[in-house]
Amino acid sequence: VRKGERTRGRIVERAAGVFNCNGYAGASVSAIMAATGLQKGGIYRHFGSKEQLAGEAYAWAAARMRERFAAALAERRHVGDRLHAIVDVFEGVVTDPPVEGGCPVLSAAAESDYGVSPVREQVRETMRELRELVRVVVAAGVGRGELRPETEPEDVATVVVAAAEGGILLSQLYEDSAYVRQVAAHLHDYIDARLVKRDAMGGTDDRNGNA
Amino acid sequence: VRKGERTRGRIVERAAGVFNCNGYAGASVSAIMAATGLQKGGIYRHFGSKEQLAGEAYAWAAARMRERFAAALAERRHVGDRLHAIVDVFEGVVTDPPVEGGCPVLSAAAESDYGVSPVREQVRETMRELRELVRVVVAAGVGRGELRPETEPEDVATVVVAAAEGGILLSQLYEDSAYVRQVAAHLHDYIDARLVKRDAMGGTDDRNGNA
Amino acid sequence: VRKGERTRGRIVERAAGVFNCNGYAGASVSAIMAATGLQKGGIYRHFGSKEQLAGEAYAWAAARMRERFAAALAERRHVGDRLHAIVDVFEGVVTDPPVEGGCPVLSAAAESDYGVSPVREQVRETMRELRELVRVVVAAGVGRGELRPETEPEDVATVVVAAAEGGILLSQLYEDSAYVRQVAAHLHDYIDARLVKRDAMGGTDDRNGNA
Amino acid sequence: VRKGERTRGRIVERAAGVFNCNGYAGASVSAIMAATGLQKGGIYRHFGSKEQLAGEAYAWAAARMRERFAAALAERRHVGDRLHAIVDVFEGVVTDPPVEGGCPVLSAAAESDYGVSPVREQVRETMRELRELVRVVVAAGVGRGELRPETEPEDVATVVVAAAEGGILLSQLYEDSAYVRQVAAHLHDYIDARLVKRDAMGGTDDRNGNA
DNA sequence: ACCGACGGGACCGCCCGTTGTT
DNA sequence: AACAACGGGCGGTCCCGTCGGT
Repeated sequence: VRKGERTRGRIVERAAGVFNCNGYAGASVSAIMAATGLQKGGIYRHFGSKEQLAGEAYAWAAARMRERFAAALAERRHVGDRLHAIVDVFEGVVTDPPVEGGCPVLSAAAESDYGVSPVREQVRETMRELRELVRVVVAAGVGRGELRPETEPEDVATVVVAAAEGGILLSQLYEDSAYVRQVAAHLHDYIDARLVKRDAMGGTDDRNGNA
Repeated sequence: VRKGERTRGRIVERAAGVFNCNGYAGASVSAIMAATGLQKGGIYRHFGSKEQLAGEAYAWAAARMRERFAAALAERRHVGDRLHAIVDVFEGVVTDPPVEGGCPVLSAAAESDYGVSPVREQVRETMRELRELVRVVVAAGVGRGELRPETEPEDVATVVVAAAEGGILLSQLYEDSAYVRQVAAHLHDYIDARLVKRDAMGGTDDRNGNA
Repeated sequence: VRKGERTRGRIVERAAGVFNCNGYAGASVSAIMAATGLQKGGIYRHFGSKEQLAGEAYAWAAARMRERFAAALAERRHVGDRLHAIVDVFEGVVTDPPVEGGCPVLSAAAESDYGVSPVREQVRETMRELRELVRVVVAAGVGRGELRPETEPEDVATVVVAAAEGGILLSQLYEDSAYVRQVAAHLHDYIDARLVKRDAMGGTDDRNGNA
Repeated sequence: VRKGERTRGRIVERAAGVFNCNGYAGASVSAIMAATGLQKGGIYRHFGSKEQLAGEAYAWAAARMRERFAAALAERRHVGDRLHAIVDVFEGVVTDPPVEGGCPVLSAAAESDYGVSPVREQVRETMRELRELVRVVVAAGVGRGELRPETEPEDVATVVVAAAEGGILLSQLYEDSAYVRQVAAHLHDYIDARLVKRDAMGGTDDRNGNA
């Protein structure tokens, strides 16, 4: 069963873009047929319903987001670098979207706000992960003395995620990355203000660690 | 021409809630029929299409938002008070939504992100007004010396609106107002940090001006 | 009740054009509202149903046709002149329609062919009158010795009416009066061939009786 | 791809009757559902719209007409025989309709007269073919000396087609084939009058060529 | 005498999902 | 494993007709 698995993966991938671009209610199976080049039968062989496909498509999109954060944190050790890297990932979502249609978490979360959404629980979990990601980094930073002791990890997590998603929302609405960049600049300052300056003289601005 | 106008107004009002709760694509005319207690004929006599109704419903919801900001700014003179009041309005949207389903700007903006939305231009205009509201207040504050001269009105406007909407998004997603409160607290600090302290000793924390 | 009667007449008149241009099924009450400048209530005050209005509108149109034939026959005494005049009326329907949309008999008859039409019986009656008109003239002509004795009034009536309506059909289909003119020319010959030549030398081509 | 084609053909065939009997505006998709035994989904899978189906249905009906003329002309060589055969086909349309509801050209042409019809261009083309059929036969007859040299093919074509369709109109209106028969008789005479009598004595009345 | 509001229903088109057919 | 045919049903739109108001 190898060809089937590849087809299934392709469906999930393409459907993720369709759902992300049109919303669950606005995405028709016909549109997914067109995006995949398959017919109804070819899709419903792999998924029992539109709802199930939406769930897997969202999961795929969320995984793409996770990969970006994982890659960004992979070689960063200092808390400041790691936090700045996280903000950079959010900023990058606008100019180089992991899924067609922009940030899948934002799209799905907004549609989940009103009424019931088949992926609501998944979105909550993803958003929880996002906040947890920041919270853990901040908590570790406080523990290691890299961040000021009064810094509240929960607060920082909420502020970073909320502001970043808000910035993405503005940029996607106007198709102009300037907004998310303004927000990112603010968040970078916000982070720096909470860093414990170890060496006031030998400090570096190179947050990307490039020599 | 009185009864008709009242019915029409009721349709707009109820439809605003339905659209805000389900999105444009997810809101069926049947649902609006149920919400208004009217039949198809009674609705389509006043509106030529679902799209037109959606436009008027969004405009109504946006007006509710504008009213809140207008009321909040009505009796505030100091720039600091005014900015804090704006943040308070955003926070209040979660606990006491102006329209059923939460912040209409957020809902409509998110649905406008992906694909085309019949209210996209309207949402862009509303969001522009929101940013402009903050920007003008900040610019006036800088001009009157109440805010630090290096403060950039454009940046502040973007940060405040983005963070606030992001906080609302989180709170609506989890049905927990704690998130927007955390964000609001951050924004209050953010604002205070840019205020020029006139009287370091006689300062007061009472942002509402209540004695 | 004078103003009401005038309004009623105007509705009938305008509706006749709408029905004639769109057929009974294709003519909506909305279209008649637009054509008359009245609202639903203003129309249904005078007519109980669309069907009744259609009936009166067709009757009005048929009366316009009758008027044309009456006027054409008014001052013609010779059978030949009268028959040629009848053909001329048919020909004139194309270039100067008595009702907007062309010959009402043709339109209504064609729609009456298939299925049931609310004006079917009326159309049959009108068509009967048309044939009767020709038949009576021909019969009189035979009786007075102006037409050859072997001429069958029934046959002539059918041929004249059928050919004329067929010609109108072609002309209306192509929006080109040439077709009905070709048919009319044939019918003129057809008539002349049945005339008893009284005075082979003193004959005149002036079928219109103009000096 | 066999079952689908057969179903599609059945839809076209049945729909042709429904359209011919009720007109385009009067034929509902529900009626076609009933006539075919299919549901909406089964019909709209093969045709994108009612208009497209109407186009194909009319084309099918027009093809049935063409077949009749082709069959009638197949074994006729003499111009007189061919012209008489054409008239016979028109006459036969009434007693044995090629499509339920009578002559499809007449029905469609009449509905095309008023307003716009989705099949207007097709009807014009069919009517053009009908006239062309007669015109070509007549022109050949003149060329071969079987018809009088002064015979105008264009005029004959118009007269034959117009009179025939007019006769069919009358017969369909009254559900009485007598009218088209009277017209046909006239057309036979009309044709004979233009034939060049080769052998005044050995002439035959057998227009069907049957010995 | 006429307008305007509204009801209920039918329209066409498209939806999602299932089932036979390769 | 994928396609193509088809079933029901809901989508938005527009229909005709009634009735209260003025």
